[in-house]
Amino acid sequence: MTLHELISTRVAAALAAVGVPDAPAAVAPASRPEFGDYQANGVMGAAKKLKQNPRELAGKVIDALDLAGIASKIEIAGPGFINITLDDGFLAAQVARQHGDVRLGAGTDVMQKVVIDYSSPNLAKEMHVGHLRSTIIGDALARVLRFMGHEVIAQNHVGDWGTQFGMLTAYLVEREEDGSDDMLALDDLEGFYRAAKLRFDEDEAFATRARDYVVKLQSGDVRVRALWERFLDISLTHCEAVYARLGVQLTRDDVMGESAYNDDLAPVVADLKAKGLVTESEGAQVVFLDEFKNKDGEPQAYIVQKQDGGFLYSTSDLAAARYRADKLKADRALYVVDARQGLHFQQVFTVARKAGFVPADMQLEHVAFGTMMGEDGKPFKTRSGGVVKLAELLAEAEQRAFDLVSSKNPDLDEATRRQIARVVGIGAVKYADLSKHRTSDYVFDWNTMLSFEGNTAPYLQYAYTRIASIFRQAGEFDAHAAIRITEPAEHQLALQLAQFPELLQQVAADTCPHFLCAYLYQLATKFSRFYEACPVLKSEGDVRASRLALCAATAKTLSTGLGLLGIEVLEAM
RNA sequence: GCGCCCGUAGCUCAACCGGAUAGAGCAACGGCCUUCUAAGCCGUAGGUUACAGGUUCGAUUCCUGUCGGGUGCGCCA
Repeated sequence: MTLHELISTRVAAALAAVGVPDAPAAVAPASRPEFGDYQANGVMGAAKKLKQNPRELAGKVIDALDLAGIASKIEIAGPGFINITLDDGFLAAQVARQHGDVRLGAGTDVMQKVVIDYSSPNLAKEMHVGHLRSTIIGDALARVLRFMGHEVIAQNHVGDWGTQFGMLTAYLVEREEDGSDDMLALDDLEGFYRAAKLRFDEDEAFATRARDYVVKLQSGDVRVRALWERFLDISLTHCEAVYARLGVQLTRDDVMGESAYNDDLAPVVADLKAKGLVTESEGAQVVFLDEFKNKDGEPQAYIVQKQDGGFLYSTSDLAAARYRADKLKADRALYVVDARQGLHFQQVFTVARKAGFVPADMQLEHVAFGTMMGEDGKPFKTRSGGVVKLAELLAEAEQRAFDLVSSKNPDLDEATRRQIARVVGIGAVKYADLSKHRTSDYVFDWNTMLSFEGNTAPYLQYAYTRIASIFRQAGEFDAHAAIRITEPAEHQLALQLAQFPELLQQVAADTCPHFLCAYLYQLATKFSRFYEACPVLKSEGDVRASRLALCAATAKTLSTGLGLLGIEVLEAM
């Protein structure tokens, strides 16, 4: 049970004891240090219901409130707040117990099977900044849920199907016939795509061949299919290089592209028809949804099959939803996809439920995120207006970090500085993204991100290296020695550590990694204050042992927390 | 036209089913390195939470309207 749950339970019991059993306890971390550690705000609402004086009711609640051995101080404040200060001994024990647990006390009681659809790049092109958010938000959520004990099934729903692959395979053949080194050309997927598109637009014969290749690909022509597979292999290799550099855990086993659902598309439409959900309209097969209105105020059309018989992503998304329910047996399915597809997913979810493709108790959630903007407030582009390749973005991050490391620590050898730069640079990019609320558009700014000061990944990494440095000089010590809290800075640090489980619960429930970032930033800040106020190595005996144990718990929580964001820590920087 | 999201300090962002004096970082100014890494710590200054109403003990949060921005809405994904 988390601290928050524990206190909520006790306050709720006290409220019940004074005659308001259904009143929410409304327990929250205290908004200010002078209000203690937690505050219960439920009394005011309850008093209203009972038409009683809130401060009087608060008094009764406090009399009934059993926090023996948990709180050292309980006070009424303001119009009826109950401020709770936790007992130092209790807090110390809580930190110790958590530190001894492999899940740091955050293991879940209710294990779920969670499908997470994320990254999902279009394999026709090279990965660009547009794929960054889905990839790292999804990766962070996957790590958090796994850490808590859930079973996570990653699904990389890559774009590996459609007309563009006819064009690309046709161009691949042409290059080979020219005797060009296609592997060389494919080294620059983006350039290859542009060149193919140019041929397609300019040469009618080529365009015809490309369309022919689409047909052949879809009818299972062996030669075109082999070309297509080769193309996908190369493209996936590019993705894997980016994943490796980013430290994202996706592998080929997680790839479940659009093409994987090909054989399911016709049956999906047939099933929809059988259930009477489909209407033919202007030659297309359409599901009309009363839940959504179109521009004329009529039920919105959701096309599942084009008039030429072709299927759309609306169809494959339905097939995927069914697969995740039937085959994967998911309890919860997360779609880490751009917020602009919000309406689309509402439609997918609605149709999937109406058709019985997913059971009523399976959670379907669109984990929407906003757009990455440039400093001009417009979608992030290169100076010339092109897309920014992810590989280039990461290279720049590492280079900028290298320059900074070199200026801060010129004595380190280059290999070490490169290594630090890699961890710091990549961490900074990821943290800058993950620390923002995912639903909002955010401005990508090198200067803010790589100032490496304040609320950035390097600040957190730096806090960790300071602890690591202490350990190097401490000699032998017991990381699990008894913690004895005496200083305010120790109390604040221990409290923060003890809140790790409830924080992770929030991240998992709301699929918001930025909660974890904010938490870790707070943790690092509280550690830094402790570091300034409480000498560790200079102290002696039990105090020294206790502070070393606090350091150990902090280091563990910082590295674990950053690890859940997909960010590494360093022993020195 | 309708739907969804947003508008918070000069800039970038927070604010946990409505809670106390709206918090951080950057930038600005002022302190702290014979003491565990100063990528740090402490302090000062900075706000009519776009605007106008409403709901209530209490509103950045909920409701209505206005203005401003973004995005989406039948055969791309």
